[in-house]
Amino acid sequence: MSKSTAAQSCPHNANISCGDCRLSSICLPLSLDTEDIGKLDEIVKKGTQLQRGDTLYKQNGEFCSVYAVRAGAIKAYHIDSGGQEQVVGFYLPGEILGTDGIAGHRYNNTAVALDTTAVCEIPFSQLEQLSSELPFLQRHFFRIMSREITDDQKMLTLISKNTADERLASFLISLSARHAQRQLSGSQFLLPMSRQDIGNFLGLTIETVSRVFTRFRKNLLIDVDGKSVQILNMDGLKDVARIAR
Amino acid sequence: MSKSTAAQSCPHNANISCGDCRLSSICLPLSLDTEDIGKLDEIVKKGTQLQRGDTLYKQNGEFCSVYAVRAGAIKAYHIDSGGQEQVVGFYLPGEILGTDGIAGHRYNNTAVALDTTAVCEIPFSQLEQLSSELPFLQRHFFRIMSREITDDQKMLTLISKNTADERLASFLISLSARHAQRQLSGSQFLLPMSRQDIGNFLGLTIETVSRVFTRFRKNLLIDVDGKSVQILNMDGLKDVARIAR
DNA sequence: CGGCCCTTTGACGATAATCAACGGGAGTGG
DNA sequence: CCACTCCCGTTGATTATCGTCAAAGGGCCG
Repeated sequence: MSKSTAAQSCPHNANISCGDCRLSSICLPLSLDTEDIGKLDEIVKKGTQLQRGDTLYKQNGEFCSVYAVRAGAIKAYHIDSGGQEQVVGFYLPGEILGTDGIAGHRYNNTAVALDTTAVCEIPFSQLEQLSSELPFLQRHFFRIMSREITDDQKMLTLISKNTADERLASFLISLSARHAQRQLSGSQFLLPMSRQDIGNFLGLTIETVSRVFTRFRKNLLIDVDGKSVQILNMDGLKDVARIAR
Repeated sequence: MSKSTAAQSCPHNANISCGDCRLSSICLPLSLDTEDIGKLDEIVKKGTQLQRGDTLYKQNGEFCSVYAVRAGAIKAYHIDSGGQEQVVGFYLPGEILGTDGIAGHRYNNTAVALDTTAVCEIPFSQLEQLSSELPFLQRHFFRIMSREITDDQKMLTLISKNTADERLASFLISLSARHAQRQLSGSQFLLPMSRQDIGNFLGLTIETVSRVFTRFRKNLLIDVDGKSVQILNMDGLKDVARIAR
């Protein structure tokens, strides 16, 4: 894990925009008391920059902080007692990871950077204390965790009830929506993860992922070239995913 | 949903033991300030009794409370936009459900009783407020939600990486462990849910569930007769589930 | 007693896994 | 600069697990 010099200017040296690193990093509503904002910013530690492959935290490592992704992408995976690896999530800018560690005081997953990635560390003990003082923050954190629960449950449905085509279409639509939410193109983006990671996440083999990509390309739903994806027919893709247009 | 007369005596009329309905219902450590216990008990509403098939809350219904199961069993399921139903959890005495509703102010799942079931309602707004005053409670609730997250992630692994045999074996072991935790027999218990529910939960068809049960019976791992299960060879079952003995 | 629902069992088929081979790009070393 | 290797991704052939379709048994309730 390597520290970046750029991160030095964030969040307390306000000479660069640091949107995702501060309040918006945990998706808070914008209309807040400036004093409260100040309190929250105080506990958000200086950002950290990770290189591709760097580990943010390790499964069974002591749980200290949750993290907000500012830039790049993080993969979280769990290795069970049988040695099986399961990718449990990809985290993009604006998203929070690490909450799995609260229950057992140890991280339940390992988090690695898929790209050059910037994160902000939020020490949990301080977050807890501040949550007691700021009701909106407590509520907000409850929501973040609740959201993670419902997301995981959606994944459960996706994997247990849907075909390979439906899973991959849903995955692409989810990535597209998350890009669009950040004011980026929802129709053209890069996949930060490997086919292996996608397959693992979706409960498919790498070969199946590859075949489905090819099938989508032939059907003019998307254009794929390596990590680059362009969605050519979003309605068609939603039909495949069986999601209302 | 029917109110029980027995529940009237709980939790504030102390003439019956009501362990699971009070603090232990959310698995709190026992060594607490009596005043704090009092505060918490005040917000836990009178218990409710449900008959088999009664709905505790409905997907998309307004989120008001989380619930602690005192007796019986609850099934939670989600119906997605495509009409697909996914059982996302079974809740036994001592377990908390409803946290999925926090994020969107609406329940994300529907919860129905599988048996005659007693629950305690915990209004969330009051829980939030009290959590701000009682740090241990806030921490505890964070943990409950974190636990739900890691449990869901385990299910993800189970469904996406394991065979039908492994899934069902893991399921039986989990039920056994949860019974044992409540000082009940871990080797002999009743399944409160149908084969259909088990199959849906584990991402299998009812026929596959039935066949696997039969296979386990033939291999003398368990004895099944309808809803009644007896585990004859726990080590063997753990081997099948690929869980360390 | 009859009907209904849940469960079991059997036969068959389809989806995705497995096994295998190959192509291309990146990095390394001669 | 080129040859080599390694990793990642693609494609093909075959297999296996589980789903689908079908039928029948057993328990419960009216």
